[in-house]
Amino acid sequence: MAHKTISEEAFLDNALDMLRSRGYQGVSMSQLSAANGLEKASVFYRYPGGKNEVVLAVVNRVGEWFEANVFAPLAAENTPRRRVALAAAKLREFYQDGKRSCITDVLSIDAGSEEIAAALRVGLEAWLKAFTLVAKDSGMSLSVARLRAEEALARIEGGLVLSRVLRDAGPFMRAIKALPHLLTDPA
Amino acid sequence: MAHKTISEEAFLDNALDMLRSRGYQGVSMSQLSAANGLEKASVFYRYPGGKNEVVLAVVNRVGEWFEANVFAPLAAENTPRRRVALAAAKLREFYQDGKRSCITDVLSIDAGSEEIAAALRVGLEAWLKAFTLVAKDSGMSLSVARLRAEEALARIEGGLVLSRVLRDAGPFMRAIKALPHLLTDPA
DNA sequence: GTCTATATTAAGATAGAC
DNA sequence: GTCTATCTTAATATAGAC
Repeated sequence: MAHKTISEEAFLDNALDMLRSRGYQGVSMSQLSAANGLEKASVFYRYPGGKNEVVLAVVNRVGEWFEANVFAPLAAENTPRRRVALAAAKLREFYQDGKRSCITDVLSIDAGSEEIAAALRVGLEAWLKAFTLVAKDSGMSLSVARLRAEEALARIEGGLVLSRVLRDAGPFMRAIKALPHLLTDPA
Repeated sequence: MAHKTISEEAFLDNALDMLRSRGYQGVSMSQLSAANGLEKASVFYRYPGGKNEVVLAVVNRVGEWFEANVFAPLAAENTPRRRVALAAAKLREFYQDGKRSCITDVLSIDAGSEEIAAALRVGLEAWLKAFTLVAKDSGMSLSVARLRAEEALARIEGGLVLSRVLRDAGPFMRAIKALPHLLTDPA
């Protein structure tokens, strides 16, 4: 066939893979088009705003995935322990046991635009809020729950950095294992 | 004056500032030369290997700074508490209370070369080793000390990510405050 | 909606004058 | 050791055919 096409979902999934491993400046419109079997002009037709618009679409898609797969289970009707276990399993899936980077970490370096930086901030705040909720439901005060949420999230983000640099899944996996204690054991 | 010059130290300090805020791909040889009052050709004369060589020099300089200012105090003749307090103060200085990113985090995204990735790995392992030593000297077993070192380092790295994205010094500062407990309180 | 073709700018990199 | 000048490649981006 002369004309190729690819679903928006598949395009954004491929873009996410490229962005989280090479960063905003490390991915070009040429690479995005080539990796998806399109010409550059076709990508500009889909995303007239260029790379900035592609990245925003990727960030929004990731945000929706987290909302459905991580934040929703954390807020669902269930015991705090089970809610955390479900979220932990999804986090392991998204980060492939520590082999993939956090898109928020990666894109917050030279974010490209203030709009992207704002979207990353909103997403991280939603994550903190979801962690805080389950910690509060485990019997902690709001202030303690918020600190535990921050600690848990920092360990995940830091664990991903360590796992990437050391090429060792250990740090990320131990951060995931620490989640039940951090988020459901009061004091 | 027609010919300008700048010390290698000042050049690398400026390069570090640029790299940690924009990443490897976000900094060009043109920008490096302009920011230091030189022409591109002069930078290529100093670093014939191009950007890869500049970045390696930056990483080595940072490694030496950490050796002298963070790892050495952690291994010095002193109480574990004081050793940690000294290192913590230097970390706050290097990361400007969370306002600056970790060069290891930033450069490990699309590192540029395997040589750079290896240098980052060696530096992070030295950091883990220094944290492990002081934890062991506080009465922990080697395995517990190593886990505490990893936890402390992950919280710092994660705290830097959170502080950068949220534009709030809090997460990094709380990671620093947690160091004495994590590294010197056995079990 | 995708294609070919092209314009423009900036990147990495080198030659040779001073 | 730094400069000016230049080369080559790749980036963002757009026009117009199909």
